[in-house]
Amino acid sequence: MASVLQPQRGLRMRTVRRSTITDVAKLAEVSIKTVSRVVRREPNVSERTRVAVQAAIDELNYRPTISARSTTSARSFLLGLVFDNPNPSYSFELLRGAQRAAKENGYQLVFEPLDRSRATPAESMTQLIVQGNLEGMIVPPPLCDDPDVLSAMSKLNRPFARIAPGREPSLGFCVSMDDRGAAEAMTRHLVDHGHTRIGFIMGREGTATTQARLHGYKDGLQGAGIAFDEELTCQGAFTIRSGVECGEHLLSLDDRPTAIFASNDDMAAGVLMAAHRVGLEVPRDLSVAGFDDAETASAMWPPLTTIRQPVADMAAAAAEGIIDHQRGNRENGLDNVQLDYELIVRESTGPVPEV
Amino acid sequence: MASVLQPQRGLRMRTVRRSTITDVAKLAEVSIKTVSRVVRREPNVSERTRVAVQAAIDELNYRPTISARSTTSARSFLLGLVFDNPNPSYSFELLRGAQRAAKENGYQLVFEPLDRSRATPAESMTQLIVQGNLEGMIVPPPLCDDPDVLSAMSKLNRPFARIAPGREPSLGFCVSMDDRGAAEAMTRHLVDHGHTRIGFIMGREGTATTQARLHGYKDGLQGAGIAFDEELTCQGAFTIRSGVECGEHLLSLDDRPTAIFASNDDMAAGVLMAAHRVGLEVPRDLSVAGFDDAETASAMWPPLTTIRQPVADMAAAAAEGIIDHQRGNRENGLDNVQLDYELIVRESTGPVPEV
DNA sequence: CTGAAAGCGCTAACAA
DNA sequence: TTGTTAGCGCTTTCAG
Repeated sequence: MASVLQPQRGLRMRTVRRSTITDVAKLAEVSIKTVSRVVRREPNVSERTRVAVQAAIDELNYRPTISARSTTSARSFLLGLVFDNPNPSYSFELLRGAQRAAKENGYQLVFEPLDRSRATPAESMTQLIVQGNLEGMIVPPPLCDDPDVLSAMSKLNRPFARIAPGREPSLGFCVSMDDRGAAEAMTRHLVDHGHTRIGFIMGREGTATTQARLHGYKDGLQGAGIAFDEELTCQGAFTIRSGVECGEHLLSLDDRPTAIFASNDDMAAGVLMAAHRVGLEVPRDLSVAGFDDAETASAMWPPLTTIRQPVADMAAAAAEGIIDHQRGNRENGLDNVQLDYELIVRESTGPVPEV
Repeated sequence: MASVLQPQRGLRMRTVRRSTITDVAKLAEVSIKTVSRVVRREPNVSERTRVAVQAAIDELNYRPTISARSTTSARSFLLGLVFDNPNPSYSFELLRGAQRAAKENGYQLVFEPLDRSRATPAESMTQLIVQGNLEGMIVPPPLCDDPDVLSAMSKLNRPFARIAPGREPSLGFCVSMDDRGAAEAMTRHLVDHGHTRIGFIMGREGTATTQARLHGYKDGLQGAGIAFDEELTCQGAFTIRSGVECGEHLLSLDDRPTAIFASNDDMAAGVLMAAHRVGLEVPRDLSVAGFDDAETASAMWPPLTTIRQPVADMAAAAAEGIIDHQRGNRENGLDNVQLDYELIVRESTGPVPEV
C-alpha cells in the first residue's frame, strides 16, 4: 500500500503517481533497458540482475504503461470486441472473458458497439480497427457470419477471431462449441431417465445453431434406438413467447411428450409457463430442458436443466489466439479451437412419470 | 474510404496506417503545434488557418492517438467502470452508456471487474485506478455504498461518480433515479385502472432501493386515499423464486389483491408463474407490474408493465460528470444529477375485474 | 497568431 | 550480459 499511496514531495500528498521504468532502474541500479528486459522476459539477463530488478519492481509495484509502450512499438496492445448481439448477458460474458485474457497478457480490451447507423457493418468495423489502432478484433455472432464483414476483415490484414461461427469455419481464427454434441448429450440425459417421447423446440429458422442442435437431438434419439417423430418437433424463435406456444402445442398432442427439450433457455421458460397453465407439475409430470445456461436458468422455478456454453472462455480463447498470433506463435494462434460444453442437471428434469 | 485504406508506399498495400499529426501539418503546411491547437479547440488560431487545418484533418481522417496524448499530458483520457453487480444486463447497460459518453469526449472506457479474491474492495479499487492510470472512476451499486470504498476513493483525490447510491448522497458525484417517485407512479397507474387492493412485493431486505420503492407504493396509495394494508405486502428477495412464493401467498389471501406490484421484474415473472398455476389469466383476472425493464420484461408473456430505469443514460451522465470535472467545469461536474424514469405500460396490467 | 524545441515512458537498434 | 541513443505521436513551455 505504501508504494501506491506514496506522497510525491513536500508534506501534502498531492496526487498518486505510478512508478515508471526509470524509478525501478534507479532503485535496482541498472539501466532502464535492463528493466525492460526483465519485464518483457527477454533472454540475456543474468539471474542475479533479474532477481534484483524484480525486487525493485515488486517494491515499487511497477507495471509498464500501455500507452507508452504503444507509442514506441508498432503494437498498440489494444484488442477490440465488437458488440452487435441483442443478448446483453451473452455479450457481457464475452466481455468478461476477453477482458480477463487481455489483461493477463498485458493487453487492454476495447469494447465497441457496432454503429449501424453510419454505414455498412463492414465499413464500421474497418473504421473501428483503423481509428482505434486495434491489433486484432474479436467478432461474435451474428457479425462473424456476415460475408461483407469477413471480407473486409481479411483485407485489413489484422488477426481476427470469430466466436461460434455458423459458416465458413476456415476464415479467420474460429472458437466454437460443439452444439450438436451438446444437444445429443442432453437428449441422452432424457433418454437415460426413461423418456422415449421427447419433444424438441427448434430455434429461429435459418440459423446455424438451430440446425446443429436439431441434428444433435436426432443423434441422441438414434443412439437410443428411438425413431424420430416429426410430430414431436416444433418451430420456435428463441423467444419466451414462442416457447409458450410450442409448449402448448406439444402438450395438447394426443400422446403428449413426457419431456420437452427446448433449444434455448428462454423457450424452456415458456414451456414451464405452458406446463403450469395446464396444471402439469415439473418435473413430476413433465421434464423440461433448455440450452445456454442463461442467467435466468438457475433462477427459474424449478431451476432449469440446461447446457452451459463456456461463453467467457470462448472469448478468452479468442483473445489469446490473437495475442499468440501477434507474438509470432502462428501455429498456436491460428488453429481453430473447440471448447467443451457442460451439461448442467438441475431440478426441471427427472424420471419419466409412472403410468 | 480511400484515406483509410491508402497504400503506404510501393505497389503492395502493406499495412493500414493511421495518419498522424505530422501528416496533417504537412498537408496543411503549418506546424504540428497549430494542428494541435485546432484539434483541441484552443484559442489564438486565425479562422483561415483553422479552416485549412480542418480540411486536412478531414481529408486524412485524422484522430489523435489516446496513447500518445497520455504520455505527454498528465491526463490519460482513461475512464474506469468497475463491475461488481451480479446482474449482467444491468452492468452491460451501464457499460454501453459509459462507453458512448467516453468515446464522444475523446476518452476511452476501461472496464474492470472487481477482483474480490485479492484484497478488500477498497484496495482493489485503488490498485485499478493507480495502475490503470485512470482519470476517474464510475462506481455502480452495490460498490458505491461500501464505506471503505468511498473513503478510499476520497483519499485518491480523483473524481468518481456513483450510480444510484443508497446512502451518503453527498460523497462524490452522484447520478440517480427517483425510485420513490417511480414506484408512486406505478401505483397510481394501477389505481387509475380501478384497483384498490394492490399487493406489493418488496425487494431484498436492507437495500436502499427496497425502502424507496416501498415508500413510493405507500405514497401512491395515500394519494388515492387508499389505506395501507400490511397484509398486502410481502418480503421478497429480488429473485424469481421469491416472486413465486410471494405471489402464491398474496393470491391465497381471503380477499386477494386484484393487482400485484413487484419491486423488480424477476419477482414479477415469479408472480406471473404463480398466477398461471392457480389458473388466473393476466391481465383479465390479475394485473401484474414490475420494476427495472429488464431484457426479459418485454419477452415475458404477457409482456410486463414496468418502470424503465435509464441505466445507460445514468452511466453516460456519470462519465460526462467526470470528464467535465477534468476539464475544469467544476460546477457542472459536481452537481448531483437525477434522471427521469419511464413508466412502460405493456399488457400485464389492465382494468380491475368486474365482480 | 504561430512555431521550435524539449520531454512523456517506453521500445528498438546498435554498441560496448 | 549490459548500456546508450534515438525515436514514437503528442502536448507543453517559451520564443518569435
